[in-house]
Amino acid sequence: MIATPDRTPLTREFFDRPVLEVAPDLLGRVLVRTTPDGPIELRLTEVEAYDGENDPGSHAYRGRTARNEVMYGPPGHVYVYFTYGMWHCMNLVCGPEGRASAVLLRAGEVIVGAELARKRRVSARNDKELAKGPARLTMALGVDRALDGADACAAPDSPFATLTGTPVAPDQVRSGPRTGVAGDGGIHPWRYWIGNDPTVSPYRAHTPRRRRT
DNA sequence: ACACGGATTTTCT
DNA sequence: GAAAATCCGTGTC
Repeated sequence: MIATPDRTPLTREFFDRPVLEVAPDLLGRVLVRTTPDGPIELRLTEVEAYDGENDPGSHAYRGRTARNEVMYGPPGHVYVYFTYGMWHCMNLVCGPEGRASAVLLRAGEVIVGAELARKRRVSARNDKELAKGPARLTMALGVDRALDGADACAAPDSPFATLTGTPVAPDQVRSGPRTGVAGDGGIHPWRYWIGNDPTVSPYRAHTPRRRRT
């Protein structure tokens, strides 16, 4: 059973902390995506931290570019990028300011608006797969680059908001190497998920792809 | 349940 | 020109 989420939006101060502190604290929180057809709400079950210019896995590793601009901006905003020629992934920017750190939203449980999410996730075999993976998550929520830079500390009826929700108990938080990250080498255990949750995506190591002929 | 390869185009080197 | 914070269908165990 899902407890009724606390409807209070997360504050700028919540995100204005080191990303390794914010990331596990996001588990169990609720996202609200308001669309013309109605709201979709997602309870976060899996996230990953990316920590600025000193993190080889981060988009900010080689400094500021047009794409990662939002990562350098104020905390509490949404960073959306396009990848593999087909997919979008979304992050929440964290403090401290100028650090270019963010949390990738990897998976969650749809608790409101599953019928809307199913229309965008035709290949999902069941509702547990609606947002089981970072690109599936953005598909389920109808998020693309139009939301890049959007405020995540807004009211629940804005296009996108993060709600306080019910934070998961600390003893349910698991952590391990990030998924599919080149050069990470499994050194940073910066992937966080809720133990035994059926909506968490499977771990995959980074696999370099064969050169096109 | 798990492994493999193709898809597709933006972004940066 | 090469790689990319992935997904999906297909094949095997």
